[in-house]
Amino acid sequence: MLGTGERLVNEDMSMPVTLKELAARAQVHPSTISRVANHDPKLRIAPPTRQRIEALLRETEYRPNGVARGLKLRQTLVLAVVIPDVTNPFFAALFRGVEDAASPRGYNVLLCNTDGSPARQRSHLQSLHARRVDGVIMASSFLKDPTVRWLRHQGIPYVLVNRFSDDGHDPFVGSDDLVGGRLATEHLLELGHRRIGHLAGKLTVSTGVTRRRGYLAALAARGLTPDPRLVVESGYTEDGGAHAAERLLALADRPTAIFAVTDMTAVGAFGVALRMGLRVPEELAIVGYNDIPLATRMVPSLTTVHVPIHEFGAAAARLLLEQIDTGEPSRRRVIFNPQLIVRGSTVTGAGSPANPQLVPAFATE
Amino acid sequence: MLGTGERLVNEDMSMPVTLKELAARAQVHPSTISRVANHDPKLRIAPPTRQRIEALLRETEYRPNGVARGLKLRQTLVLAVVIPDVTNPFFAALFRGVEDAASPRGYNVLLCNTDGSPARQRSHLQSLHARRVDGVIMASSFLKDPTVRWLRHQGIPYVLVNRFSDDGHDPFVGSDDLVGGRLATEHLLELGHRRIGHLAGKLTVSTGVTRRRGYLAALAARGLTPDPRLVVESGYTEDGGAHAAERLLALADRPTAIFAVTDMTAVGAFGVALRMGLRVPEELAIVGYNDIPLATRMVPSLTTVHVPIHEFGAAAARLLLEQIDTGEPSRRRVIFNPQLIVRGSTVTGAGSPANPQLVPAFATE
DNA sequence: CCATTGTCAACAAACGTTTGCGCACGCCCG
DNA sequence: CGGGCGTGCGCAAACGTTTGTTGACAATGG
Repeated sequence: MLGTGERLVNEDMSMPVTLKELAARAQVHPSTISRVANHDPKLRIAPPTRQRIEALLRETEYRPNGVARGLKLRQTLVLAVVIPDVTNPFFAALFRGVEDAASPRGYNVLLCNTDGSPARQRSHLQSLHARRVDGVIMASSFLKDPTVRWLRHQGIPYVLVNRFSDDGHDPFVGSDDLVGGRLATEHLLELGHRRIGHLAGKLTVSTGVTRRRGYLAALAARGLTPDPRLVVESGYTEDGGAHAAERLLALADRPTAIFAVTDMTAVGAFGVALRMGLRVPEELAIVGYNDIPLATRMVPSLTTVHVPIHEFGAAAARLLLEQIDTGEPSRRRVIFNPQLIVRGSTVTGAGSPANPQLVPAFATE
Repeated sequence: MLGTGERLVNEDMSMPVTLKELAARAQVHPSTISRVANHDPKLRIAPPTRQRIEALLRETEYRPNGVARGLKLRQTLVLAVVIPDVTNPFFAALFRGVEDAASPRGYNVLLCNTDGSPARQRSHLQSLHARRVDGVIMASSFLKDPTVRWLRHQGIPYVLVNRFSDDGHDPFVGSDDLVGGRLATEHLLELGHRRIGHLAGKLTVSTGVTRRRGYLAALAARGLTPDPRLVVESGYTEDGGAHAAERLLALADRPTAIFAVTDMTAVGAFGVALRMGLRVPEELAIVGYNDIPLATRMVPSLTTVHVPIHEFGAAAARLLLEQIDTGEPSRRRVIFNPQLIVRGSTVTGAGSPANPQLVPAFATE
């Protein structure tokens, strides 16, 4: 036992080290400590006092109270990410992208799950605004979305990601869903499928309508007239996909292939095919969207439209920080080119190519 | 076009409605508005003034500035969840549990990913402390963890979840890993397996050592002496599980069964078995731990030890809020009884039973 | 030797709340 | 009619920072 009177890290258990306390101990005014701690460039100070203060700062491990700082400086160094459900691997990866980009800049990130409920979304945003978060990244917006307009009106910096809204003039990061939907459908057409079902997203959400348009466009390009019964709304959950797939497969002349608006809904369809004893891809081919990690683990693995999920989050964070830095709302849009990844759910014996590297296809303004 | 001079929501675009501004408009002192807004019980006020103020509050949709409020009241209504990686479905579900329990109480929740790095963990906690979060839920703690001791010393309310630390006297929510490890191993023993490999967690983490102890205890109970070469450390990632499984299966007399410390590592082993052409469960049986959603989607589905993940988060949040409310650090521990779920990765043709409902096995103090 | 300049650090206001205290006014009752 | 009491609300301090301005003192130059 070396030294019975071992010192604790902080001499006394008093936790909140404030400028005033330090000032008393250093025999200087609080403002002086503040300037030293903040490395105020236009501060001239006598070397001895500076060293005395710096020593004290190190000794006490002083960190300014972020709340007080936030009040004075009008910035909290907190961002918020609003998503339907972090339990969905797509949104989990998206969040990581945001944190990985924002954390090095000193930001912490709040996570808000809405479960797709406009009410929860609104209530979260109210709360975030009251907390004076520096910005919001929203991946749960609707095509017509009062809360987006509210954000705009309140002057809160924000970026929409994956789903756009209204006129699409908000700062946005996402993929070209029209192209993506077309790619997926064309792939099935080229494989010879003629009755292709679509597990469609909601008409209230941009991804839903745009991927559906891509699907229809691909059919039209082949001169095929779409069968309305082959398009059934599934939402974005596994269960939703399962129910919709059941309806599709109960049809008299059922589709030989399905394009699902999302990997998770595709997974739902997978389960149904399994339960019905339909072999994938021989009796039913399936294409998803997003290329979540789960896609490669299905057996057979899931053909899907790849988008750089992590990069969605990171790019959105960068766009947001840019707005915060400049103080100017942006209208920049970063659109990635989706890329078809052919796997076993459409083609027997298909391997997955090396992980594709995507770069922004184009960015306006 | 009805009414060209349509009013906007707020009469002018000035966003930050402050007490002072309202006070000027209502011809009263800011403090009076504050008391009305907060429904101060011991406030006596003339009905007319009250109504005037309440009308104004509604009209302007006044919400007190949370930062200023936090400074004065010394509570931010912000919690933080610290985890290795939200991309792991286990932690995503855990987070949902926390948010679902904390959100109704007016809290927002910060999410911090450490990737298992002590440095990142420490830096996150420093930041959280500077922000004066009201409490921390930590699911990334090590057996010997300076940051846990630091939390204790700083007097920051906290709860450990899934992994305990040190003496295990911190407020904690988790499962009985010793029992869980034993259940998994006994199941394999009962199936007749005698060479059972273990994809082990790290010795620096409580789940790692405890589940390993459970594994060894089950072997010992059968009078089997464990083969050291059958225990290989895998960490907690899919890749880690894959690498460890490769080593295990490269052994001269390789194991016929594997108990993996975690579902994700089990998934890694799954992949290896697939690549090696080993049939599961006939040539290799696999048991995981945690029962993440992915477990039911593997083919064959994964036998695993079920723990109520969402409830982990919710219980931890409740424990944390309790400490915050009382102002007293707690020593309560909530331990759930793990439950073996037999599926196709150990027994051919095994169905999954109805979702088990778990209640806390016991709670100390 | 006095005025000017320069160096160092203190002063004070402000950010937007909350809350204990006290003041003025009108009413009642003696 | 006057003292006391209750009602209704304002005053001001405090939470912990940041930052523009001012002031004291020493040094320097003419």
